[in-house]
Amino acid sequence: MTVRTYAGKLTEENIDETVLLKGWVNRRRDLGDLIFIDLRDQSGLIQLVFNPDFSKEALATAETLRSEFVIEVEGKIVKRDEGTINPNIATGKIEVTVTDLKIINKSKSLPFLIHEAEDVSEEIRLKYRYLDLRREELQKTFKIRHKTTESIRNYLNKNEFLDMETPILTKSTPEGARDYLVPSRVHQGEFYALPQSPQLFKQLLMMSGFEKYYQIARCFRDEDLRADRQPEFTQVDIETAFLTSDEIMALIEGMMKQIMKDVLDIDIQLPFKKMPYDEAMNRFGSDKPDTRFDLELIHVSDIVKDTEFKVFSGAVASGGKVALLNVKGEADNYTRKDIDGLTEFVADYGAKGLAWMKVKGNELTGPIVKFLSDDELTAIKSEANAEDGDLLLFVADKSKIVYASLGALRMKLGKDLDLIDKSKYNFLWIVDWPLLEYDEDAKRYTAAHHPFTSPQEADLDKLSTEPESVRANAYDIVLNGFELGGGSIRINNRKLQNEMFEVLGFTEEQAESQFGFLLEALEFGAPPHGGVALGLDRLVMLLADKTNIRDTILFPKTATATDLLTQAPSPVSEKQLDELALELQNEDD
RNA sequence: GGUCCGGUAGUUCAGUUGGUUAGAAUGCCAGCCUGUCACGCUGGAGGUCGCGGGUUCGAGUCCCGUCCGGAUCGCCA
Repeated sequence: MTVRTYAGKLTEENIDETVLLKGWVNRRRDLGDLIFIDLRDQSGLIQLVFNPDFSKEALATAETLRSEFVIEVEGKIVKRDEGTINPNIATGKIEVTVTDLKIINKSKSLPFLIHEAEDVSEEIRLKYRYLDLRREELQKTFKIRHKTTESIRNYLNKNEFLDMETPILTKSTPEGARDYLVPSRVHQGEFYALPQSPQLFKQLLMMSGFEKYYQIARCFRDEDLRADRQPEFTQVDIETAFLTSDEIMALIEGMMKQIMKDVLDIDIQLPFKKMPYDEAMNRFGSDKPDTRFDLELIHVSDIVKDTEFKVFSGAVASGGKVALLNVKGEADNYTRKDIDGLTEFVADYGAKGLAWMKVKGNELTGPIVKFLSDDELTAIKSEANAEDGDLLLFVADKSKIVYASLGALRMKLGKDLDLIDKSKYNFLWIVDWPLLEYDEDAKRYTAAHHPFTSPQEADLDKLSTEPESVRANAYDIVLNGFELGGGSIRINNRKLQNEMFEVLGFTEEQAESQFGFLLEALEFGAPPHGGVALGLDRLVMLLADKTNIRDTILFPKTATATDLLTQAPSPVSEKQLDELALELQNEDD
């Protein structure tokens, strides 16, 4: 009895061997009394040859084969004649002359062809995800995903981390993202929540004396989706006791270096650049800047704060700012209509307009030039380093809007003008984050990161007086404009944690009922601790060169959080609802 | 919750100003074919134009609503 071999592993060294292969019919080419089949298994493809000289029975059966039939063949590996070599497949120099063919299972006509699925709508592909996953491209992606987690586990295991599991049925907390809730049958009217992250549990593990924890953890957030956001996703969750933020960042850098080597065979340079949050916002208008290209923001608030042009001076006077992008050499390539398009684009980010100037020779031109003095124009030109042929695009608004709109416009122009060097992997730490931000709707401060993030020592005295200027011991890791993850040194004493809740507007009772278990744990010898969480799906997306997180998740959900394959979510029976003491509202309630 | 794009054979798409029987490619089915590798050739079947309503003599096409998919803003500690 011959043992099974794999298509993709066969080479010219196997010539004359008798082999047993199992797999799927990738394609059939029927020439009458000569049939070629490309057999596909997990390892790759190989061409099978059927003709009456090898076996009349096998040839007859081969005539009945169709796409995606599951077959088993026995035959001999032979060298292909010169001229019949197929350079497009790895095994193109050899083929299998089949003496025995068994059909293990048949297949109906497919909703789409596996090898043409790339062009098929995602809606159809997700409904038949198991067929889509047969594609080489997706097989490749999930092998990359495997290699990534393998590399991460190897690295962390080697560094004496323990792989630990935390609960999936947890306690709901109103801070942060919306929870997925799970009704309790035993405690009717009460709910578990699926974890948004294992945050509190990993902190408790530090208080349990496990100094190095990691978990490749599933997390759940009931928020609206995006191309890079799914309601359930996987994060590489890490927590350590006694390490400083610099030590944690160094640890993660080592891990990223290892991943890049193991998965892509790329050597990256350590350490990564560290950039303060304020610098990232001022230069790139983003807290996750893509530093593969320049086109940085240029600030002209000081120059125009007293100008006649009220759009500019007014923005500065009301606490906002004026900034611009100098789009080098593109003045003639952008018509009035093109700029109108860009204006519409920035409107999505709240910008009320997009002022522009073009440099013609030595002069600034455009409809707003007449409102600005010669000195102002000269100063702008010099500040922007504007030269003949440059296009200047201005936004004047509240700081938040200037950053958001110019940051987004920068990325759009970077893509449109092909400024991005795709071969680069620019890793970057964003540090010195604000601890808090003011929520206009809720009329209170909220944690910029999460409420367990520690303030920087130097800013501690400002926590109650100027909360907004307090910096956090937090760091985000950014790769090519994508936030891969972030972390912080946590608060490890109850007094400071209490203060934090106070600043966030929690009453003592609220803090106690929601986080009492943590506050108490902080009183029993909680070590200094901190960690990081990295988005695995997003990391794989970048490693596999995908633009969409769904491509890196086996069974992803649509933009409305449904699963087209299983049709989840779905209604449940009256009996199930009764057991949970739940009643559905009528639609008109 | 908002904005934008899309939905026509199994699939990918075309479909003129609203006008006869809605087309192409590919797939599928049948026949022929011994060196194909996107095999080729001949023939055939295949449509709730997402769904509902409206305008009209007449709607794939125009209008309203709705469902589904995608992008994005808000949201995502």
